[in-house]
Amino acid sequence: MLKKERHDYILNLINRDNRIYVTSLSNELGISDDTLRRDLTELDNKGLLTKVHGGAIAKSGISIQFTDRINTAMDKKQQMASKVIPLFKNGDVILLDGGTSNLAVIRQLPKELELSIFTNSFPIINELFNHTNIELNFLGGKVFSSSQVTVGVTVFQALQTINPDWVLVGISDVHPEKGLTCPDRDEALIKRAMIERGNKRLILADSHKLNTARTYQVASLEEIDYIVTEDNKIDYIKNNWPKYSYDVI
Amino acid sequence: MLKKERHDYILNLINRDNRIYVTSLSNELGISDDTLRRDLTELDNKGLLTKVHGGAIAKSGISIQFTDRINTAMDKKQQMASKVIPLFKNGDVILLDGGTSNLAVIRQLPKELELSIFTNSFPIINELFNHTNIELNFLGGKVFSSSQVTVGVTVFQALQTINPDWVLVGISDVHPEKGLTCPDRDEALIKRAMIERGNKRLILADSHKLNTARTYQVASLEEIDYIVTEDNKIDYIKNNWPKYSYDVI
DNA sequence: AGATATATTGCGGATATATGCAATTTTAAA
DNA sequence: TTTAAAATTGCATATATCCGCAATATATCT
Repeated sequence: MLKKERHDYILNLINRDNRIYVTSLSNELGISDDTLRRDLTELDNKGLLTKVHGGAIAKSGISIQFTDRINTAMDKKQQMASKVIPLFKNGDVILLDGGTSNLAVIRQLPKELELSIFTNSFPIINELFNHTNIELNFLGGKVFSSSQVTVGVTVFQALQTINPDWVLVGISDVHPEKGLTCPDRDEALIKRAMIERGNKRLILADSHKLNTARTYQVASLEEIDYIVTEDNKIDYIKNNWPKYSYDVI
Repeated sequence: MLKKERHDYILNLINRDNRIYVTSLSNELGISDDTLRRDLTELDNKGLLTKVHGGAIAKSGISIQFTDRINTAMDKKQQMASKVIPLFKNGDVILLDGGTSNLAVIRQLPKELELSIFTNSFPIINELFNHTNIELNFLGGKVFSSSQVTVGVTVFQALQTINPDWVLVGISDVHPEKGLTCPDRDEALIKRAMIERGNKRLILADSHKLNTARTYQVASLEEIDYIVTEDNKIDYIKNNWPKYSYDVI
């Protein structure tokens, strides 16, 4: 049985029963407890279940659609996210906006990492409620329901009071000349304000939209320190946009 | 049964009945009293319930995410909520704090009612994401994970800028002399600040805790315009606390 | 193909956690 | 104040987890 098959099997069980026990399941599958525990640790880190003493239980709140898990886009986002995690050290202050890429990063944060996180995204807060080592701060403002974030002047003002070590901004449209753009004005303004506050600025780029541009500019490429992409697109960026000083990781 | 499952089960019961008894529940679960007591101690330390002699009771201000079951306690909260709804008119600005009572009000808001809502409660925002006629504003600040609200100076500042027509505050402990009290200092300060901002002040009182008091005072009864209770307690309040100027509805 | 990295797995021992029992202390209600 | 129920404490035991290591399997490269 392949590891991947096992993972699917485990997730199916979790989906059906809301829990699994290490000892009984390892027997059923004919593998050692250790292997199963390692599986559970992995799936926990991906945010697909919650590992507890004796087994694992379904994650509270969100019911995971089986199809979403196989979703390769999310797998790629998780790859991206895993490149970012090692950058963070205990005590770092991190500012994040909304978007699934940032959510993927949050889901992979080790439980023991001590961070201070500022965000205007409700899903991100939701994901962090039971990380005890993280000090959470929410940037209040007008609620933009469709994106599940806050926007507007209040967020702007709140941003002026913080100086994060890291800013993570998810951007779908990246273009060599036009830089980072997005289709909504309010969103662009907030993203820009965030980037201006950060010590190190990190862009999570959906690679399938490299070389595209939208109406509102968030920032130029010069203002960015790191651009994170999926593996296969790194060379592409390096070869074609060699004139800027950012690192591609 | 996993420990975590037990904890979830306990929290569900607390959410439904507002109390549990050690002896009967340990029997029901087939575990020793000791184990259950240890569970309760843990959950108390996490701030999810209040351990008392003989069992545990629900903590004020907590909105627990186990919304799956309809139950008697919630039925009563819904009764309370339905008394509040008729007060609101199109265009009203409403300020709400966290807690299951307020959540019950929010759930009953007619979709066509046009309101502007300010809150520091994540569950309330979550409930309102797809009410198109409501303008939503979130009061940012330090996230208090166990209650799923924001607290602290930032919330305080944000409150200073608004003048709501209505303030709805959930309070579990109401006492004729000591007024409205709650067990957490930050929470008390925020509730107080909210009450000070409102034009009309409305208290949703969990009636089973009438005549009790906690450490931190939120407000005196004179400062309140309406107290909402469950049916059977109205007469009690009217007869026993006749010297104040609030309406009991 | 063959050689070399990388990943996965199971095992043993050290450590940590969960649980029930018994003895003692505390609590609250008559 | 008295008394029975409830809570706490220390302890023993069973179970679960973690860690390093070696064996095996799988992937990658020349």
